Amino acid sequence: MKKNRLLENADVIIGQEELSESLNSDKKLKIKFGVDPTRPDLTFGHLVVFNKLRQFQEAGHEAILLIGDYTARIGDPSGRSELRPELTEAEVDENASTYLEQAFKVLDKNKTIVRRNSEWFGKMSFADALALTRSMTVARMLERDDFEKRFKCNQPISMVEFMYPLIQGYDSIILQSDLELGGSDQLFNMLVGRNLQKEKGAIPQAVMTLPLLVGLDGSRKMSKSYDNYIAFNDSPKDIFGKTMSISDDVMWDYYRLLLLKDKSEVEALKKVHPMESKKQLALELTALFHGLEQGQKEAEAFAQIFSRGQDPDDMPEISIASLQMESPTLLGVLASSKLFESKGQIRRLISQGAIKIDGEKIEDADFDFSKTNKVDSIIKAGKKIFLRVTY
RNA sequence: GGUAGGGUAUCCAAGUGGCUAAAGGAUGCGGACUGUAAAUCCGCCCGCUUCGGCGUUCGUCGGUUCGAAUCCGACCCCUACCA
Repeated sequence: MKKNRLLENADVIIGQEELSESLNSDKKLKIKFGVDPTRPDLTFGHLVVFNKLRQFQEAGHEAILLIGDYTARIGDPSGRSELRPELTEAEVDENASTYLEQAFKVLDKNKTIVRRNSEWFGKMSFADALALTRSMTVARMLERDDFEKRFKCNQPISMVEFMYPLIQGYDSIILQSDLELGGSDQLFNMLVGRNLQKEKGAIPQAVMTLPLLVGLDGSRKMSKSYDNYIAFNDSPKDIFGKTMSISDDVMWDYYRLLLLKDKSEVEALKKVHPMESKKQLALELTALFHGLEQGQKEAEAFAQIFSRGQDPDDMPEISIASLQMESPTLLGVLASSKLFESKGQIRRLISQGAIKIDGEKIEDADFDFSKTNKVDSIIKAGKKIFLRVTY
């Protein structure tokens, strides 16, 4: 990995001069990236930072993946003031282990140092915690964008949220990190770490923020709470399909941040028909997690279903005989398939002309399968849902 | 502790006795147009239904009433401001 690419894609770099110097020396740097195992999935939003961590790793630096198992139960205040469900220790552990499994799809497992902040916070005394709070003032805390905004708007800010940056900063002290990576919304927290280190007489870490990836809706940041994300654990089909549904405008960010394409590569892609570029993107992203072969398979399946309007090779199947219904109606059969939320939803789809049986639009919920003389049929609901029916 | 405001569907938010399964946004879903893009237009968006209805919802419990998200009481929770 070339050194100049290590700083690529960064949003903000604090302490850049020292960082550049260190990078030019042969010094092995400790690069910290922390994630809170609050939910079971890592998203492509995380991938942006994981990629950066991997780049450093490949350049011979020491990647430290910090699992915020202790902090996960506090909840990062970044963003809105939403109540987070309190997680039990078991849930956090569970999430932590799936996180690692997912993270190693990107990072080199053998070269990654994994730490958990319960290691030190689990045995920290209250007095020590209080001592930590001494290093911070309310005024400085209120400099943080989202705190300031909430304060001005009379929105609640809880004390525990004030603790969060300190906790994260303390992690940096323990880990003796030289550089901390994070999303743009983490800038403040990471700067606190820098300050705490200074105060303790340690060399302050450099801070690098990476842009927040725009989600599938094309406007808000990719986040689990907006349900606009692609997850590390998504099926090849989902990674491909979700990627194809993003808007053209954000595609280049995906290329740059997720696939680490450089400017000239992106420029070249912009000259191609956007749909072709997007297919390429979807293919590469799918391949990243599931291998090239699987990616090509999805590309082909996609072309088959959406470009040529044909039926997919694989789809769920339901046998009418096994349902043992007196009169197997369209509604009844679809309801039995478990592919829909409720019968109401199915009725809606039917009345809105979204259901086709063997290519023929059916708008009668009572359509009776026993009155046809076919051996099997394919039901298509909307654009994406297919169901093979055997009699 | 005092004062004021508040808790409505996935989210934001109107509604202050019947016409309210509850305005309006947003998200989402379906259809048209396309490139499963964006933009735009149209429709849907608590559950069940023999499509006549039925059942459950407006912080919780109880009450008033023919009838309550709307009134009363108690309780729980949230927020700000002043101590």
